[in-house]
Parts: sequence; C-alpha cells; structure tokens
Amino acid sequence: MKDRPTILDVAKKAGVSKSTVSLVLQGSKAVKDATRVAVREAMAEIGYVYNRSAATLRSSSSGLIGLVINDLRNPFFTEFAALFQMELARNGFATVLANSDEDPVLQTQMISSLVEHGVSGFIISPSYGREEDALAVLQASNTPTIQVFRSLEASNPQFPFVAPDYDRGGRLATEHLLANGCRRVAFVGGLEGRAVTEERMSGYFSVLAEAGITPLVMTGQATRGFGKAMAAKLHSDHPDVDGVLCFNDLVALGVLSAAPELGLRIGADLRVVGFDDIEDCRDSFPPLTSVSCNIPDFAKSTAAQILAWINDGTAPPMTCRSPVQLIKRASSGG
Amino acid sequence: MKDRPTILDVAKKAGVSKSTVSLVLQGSKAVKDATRVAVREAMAEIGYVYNRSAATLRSSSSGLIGLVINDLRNPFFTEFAALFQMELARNGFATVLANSDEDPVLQTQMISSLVEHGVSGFIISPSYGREEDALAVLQASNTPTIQVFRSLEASNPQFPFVAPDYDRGGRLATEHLLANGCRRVAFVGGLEGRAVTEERMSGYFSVLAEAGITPLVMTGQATRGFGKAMAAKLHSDHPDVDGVLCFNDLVALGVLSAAPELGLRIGADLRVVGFDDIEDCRDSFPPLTSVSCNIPDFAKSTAAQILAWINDGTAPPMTCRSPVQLIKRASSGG
DNA sequence: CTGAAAGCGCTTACAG
DNA sequence: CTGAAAGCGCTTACAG
Repeated sequence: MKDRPTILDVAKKAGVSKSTVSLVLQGSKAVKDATRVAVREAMAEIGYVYNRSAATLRSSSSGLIGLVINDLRNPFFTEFAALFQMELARNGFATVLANSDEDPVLQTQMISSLVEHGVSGFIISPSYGREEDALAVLQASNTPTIQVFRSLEASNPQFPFVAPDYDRGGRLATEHLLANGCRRVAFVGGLEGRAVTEERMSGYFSVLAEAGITPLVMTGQATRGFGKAMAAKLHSDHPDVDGVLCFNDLVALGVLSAAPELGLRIGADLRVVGFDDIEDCRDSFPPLTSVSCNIPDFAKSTAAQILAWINDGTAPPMTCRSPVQLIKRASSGG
Repeated sequence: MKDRPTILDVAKKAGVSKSTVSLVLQGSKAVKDATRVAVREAMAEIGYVYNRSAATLRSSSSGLIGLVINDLRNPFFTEFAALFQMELARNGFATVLANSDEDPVLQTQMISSLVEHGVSGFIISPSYGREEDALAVLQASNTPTIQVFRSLEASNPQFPFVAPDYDRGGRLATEHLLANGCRRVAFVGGLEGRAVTEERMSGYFSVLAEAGITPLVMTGQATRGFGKAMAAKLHSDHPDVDGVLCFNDLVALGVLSAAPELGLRIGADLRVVGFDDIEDCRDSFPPLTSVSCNIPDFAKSTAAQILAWINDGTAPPMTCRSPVQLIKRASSGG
C-alpha cells in the first residue's frame, strides 16, 4: 500500500496523459493499439498496481459482492460459496464473505459493514429473526440483492428469490421410495414452520395422499445427531416404517450411522433418501440416495443473475426455481 | 450507492465542520461529548452511511483482509474460514474470500485481485505449484501476510507461518493406539512429499521406532474415497494391521465406512484414529477418535496476530505451533 | 484518438 | 476543541 506507482507515473513513463492510461485500464476501444501496448509495457516496467478504492470512489462501483450465509459450516452452503466465489472471480469480481451463523443481530451488523464497503451486490441466504432490521439496511443501500435458498419474506417478497425446486425434489424422492416397495415412509428433520422444511415436505405429503398412506413427520434439527436419534426412535416406536425421506443429507447420514447399532440393514429393512446430494453421499455406507440441487449450476446461474443486474440493470424474476434431480444409490435399494 | 449523504451533509445538519464529523467517525477523544452526540444524531436522522472507499483512498487502510484457501470445501478449512471471518468482523474488519481450489494459477490471479482491492492483510493456506508467482505478488504488495496450515517455502520462509503441532499430534495418536494394544499400526492418506503429510507422519515414525515396530505407510488423496479403498487393501494385503492412523478425518471416515462390508469391527478388530477432529467425528459409527487442532482457538489467535501486525506493526514470529489434543472416542477402543 | 480540469468522500496536518 | 485547505488515485465529461 505504500509508494505504489499511480497512473500519473505510468503516463509519464509511457509519454501519454493520465486520461489515456485510465482508458487503457478500462479496456476502451478508443485507444490506438500502439498506445495501448506502450501503456501496458510502462505499467509492467514500473510495477503498477490498479487502485480500486480510488476507482470505486469516483465511479461508485467497487467490484465487490457481499455473500451473506446463515451457516457456512454446512457443506451444502460451503460448496455454493466456494463455487460462487470462483465464478465471480472469473468475471473480475471479488467476494466478501459473511457467516451470520444463524444470528440475526450479527447478520445486520455484517450487512451494514458490507454496505460501507460499497459492495455492488448482495447474495444472501438469510438467518431468521428480526427480519425488518436486515431488510431495512438492504433496502436503504439500494444495492441489487438476491436471496438464495431461503427467503425472509415469503409472503411479500422485496428481493428476488432463487432456490432449488424443493417441492419437486420431495415428490421424486417419495415416489421413488414407494416404487421400491416402501409401505410406510417417514419424513425426518428440518425445523418446523420454516419455509424450506415445508417445501421439502409438500411433495412428500402430496405423493402420500395420492397413495393413501398416512404421513409420519418428525421435525427437528438438520444435523447428523438428530438423524441418529430419530433412527433409534423410529426403530422403537414405529417399527412399521420402512422408508425415510430426510430433510437433508446430514440427517440422512445420521440415520445411516445409527443403523449398525440397531441391527438395521439400510436399503433393505429401511430405505433412506437424503436431500442436497453433498459429496459425502458417495462415500457413506451404503452410498446415500439423495435429491441433487446441482449446486455447480446453481452457483453459476446465481452469479450470472447478479452480474446481469449490476452490469445491465436487468433484475431477475422475483422468484425462480432451479431444477432438481434424484440420484439413486444403495441406501434406497438402488 | 447513489445519493448517499456525505459527511458534509452531516456537518451541515449538525452545525459543525466536516473535520469534526470525521473525528467523530474515528472515535477521536478530542471531540466534546455534546458535539459527538449531536453529530451521531444528525447521522441517524439523514441516514448517513460511512464510505470506506473514500477513507481507504486517503488513509490507505481498507479494513479488508484477504483469505486465500486452497480447498474451501474441506470442512477443516471451512470451519477455520467461518470462525476467522466472524472474529475479524468483531474487530471491524471484513473478509474477502478466495478459494484457489488447489490451482496455483487461479491463486496468483486471486491474490492480485485482492491486492488491487487494497486488502490490509493476507491469510493464506496456499495451493502448491509455481510458488514464485504467488510469492512475488505477495512480496511486491508489501502487505502483512501470514501462512496458515501449509507453507510455500518451508526451507526459507519469507512470511510467518502458523500451524498446529502436527508432529505432536502424530505422536499422541500413535502412543494411544499402542497403549490400547495395537501391534501393527499403519499410516494412511496424505499426499507424499508434502510438508503436512511428513509432519503428521513424523510423530508416528518416532513412536514406532521407539517400540521397535515396522511402519506401514500408504500415502494418497486425503479423501473418504481413498480411505475406503485403503481399508479394503489393508484387509486383504495386511491382515496383521490392527491400528490405523489416518492423515485426516475424511480418510478415517472412509475407513469406517468400509468396515461393515469387510466385516471389521472398528474399535476392536481395527482401531482407527483421524486427524483434525471435524464435527462429523462425533456422529460417525462408531464415533471417531481424532487429533483436535482446536480450530476455534486457532482462528481467534490467527486473527489476533494479523490485526496486531496491521494495527501496531508487530509481526508474529516466523513460525508458531499451536497445541493439539487427542480426543478419544470409540473408534480406537476408547 | 488524446489532454486539461474537476470531482468522488473521506483524512490529515495545520491554525486558531 | 473546531475550521479551512489540500490531497489520496482514480474516472468523467468536455475540448480539441
């Protein structure tokens, strides 16, 4: 940060005005090739480094995108964050990360900080609670903002919302379990009342209703620990259950990890399907059938949407559902 | 970003000069309480938002820290990244994330981009390959830089390096396996020749040498898949092996997941210890004994070190080892 | 296609 | 304790 050469130094070295250097920096077509080359060479020679803060101040575009995630330690979000960041980098944008850790107060603080840094856009998978605060800061900042995976205001959306088609995922999974011979299918995990939980359950409910089967729902934490505990509970209290659709893969992996102790053969006595298709699904025992939300595509298209909004002013539709896919593995009997 | 009020507007509203507003913003003690309150009120009233780009330009301190990680999808790094970011936020710094994804070319690009953004410091867990490039950019930027977990230039360090005491972790784990009755202990996973692998093995080698046991090393990818494959290989080619120290938890969890198919009782026929103590260790079957690197403390102390360097100019020692701890669980027989 | 000038919103000495 | 002035390194109209 100290004594870095400026465009003035480059201009002197290249024998042009600083405006010309600035135009070269911006890749303007209005600069002669020879001039551009000379300027580039001068930059290389004196070790010039672009100072984005100065550019930001003048042009009010920082090249920074704020990524606010409710739980970065969940591998589902981590994969999204990693791929999203790389896609942005490919387009010349840097990603400022904020893990709100399901804490709405922290979330509002972090959003405020990102606004101060002048981020050009927000991608937020929100933490629930005191939504007015976060929404107010976001609104006031007048920054393109896309909500992903979760929405703070399902009823009256103020920001575009994009998420995988959870409902369809639930349908596909439940149909698959029934097709594989299950007679009683439980839904396990996911906090009650949350939109995501309800969407992931809705497909399950419809399919069971069509088949005339009574649902059995055990909501709760979306963790391995909860899955493990519920497996034991199912085994003792509901021995007729022969299929489980889990809120997410962590819950499902918890169910799998409980099976040996309970003497259950996963994929035979009990067929299990997860949700999210995280990497661990391929390496569990047995490998876990799961609803894939295709995170690589999701990250890429989310990046494209926010960039289009920032660069061309074209906001995405208020709600967008991305395709999901059932990945069949041994845990559901193939 | 448009039409945001500036300190001039605040000054007018509060009836002071803009210098005074600036001093209030910086928390200067030189401002009368009454004035400070008046200024704060004026800010709130007109919805003033601090513009850090302008401040950065003048003061050349961005309040941004660059976090460059070789593999953000590895839960070990994710946990570090999440906790580190939160600790920085607590101190008024934002974290710009870069997942280099083990690609040295990407890594150099991302570092350059972060330098343009004027980050006040770098924390980097580097990707290997073409180290000169990344090091050159880092050096030229003259920015406080700390390497974590891995070091690009083990022999001739240019930047402070801080990592858990892997050697000691390997010792503790191996001693524990022997104490629990193992007669033949293998080391599985970790890419050959890497400093981290060698450090994690070194304690293993010393303890075996002291006990007069021949080591058995199977290096390779640090993944569940590799662990699973090696478990099968151990079972067929080295039936005498009754203990495994794994390069990391992912490898160990892979070994565990292979056990049912192989008819192995983990913790009895085969005792397994992992490394890193990621969250999954508690929920695997059986729960996985692991060497904990105490990531929460590690993240906190790394944050403290980079902040001290930035704020007071006190660079950390060139190399620092943080304590590790063996967490005993059922996979090694308790 | 290139140059001279103004200005983005702050911070920083320097007076008073 | 507060004010007037200069300047951080760019970009942006505007001439030419």
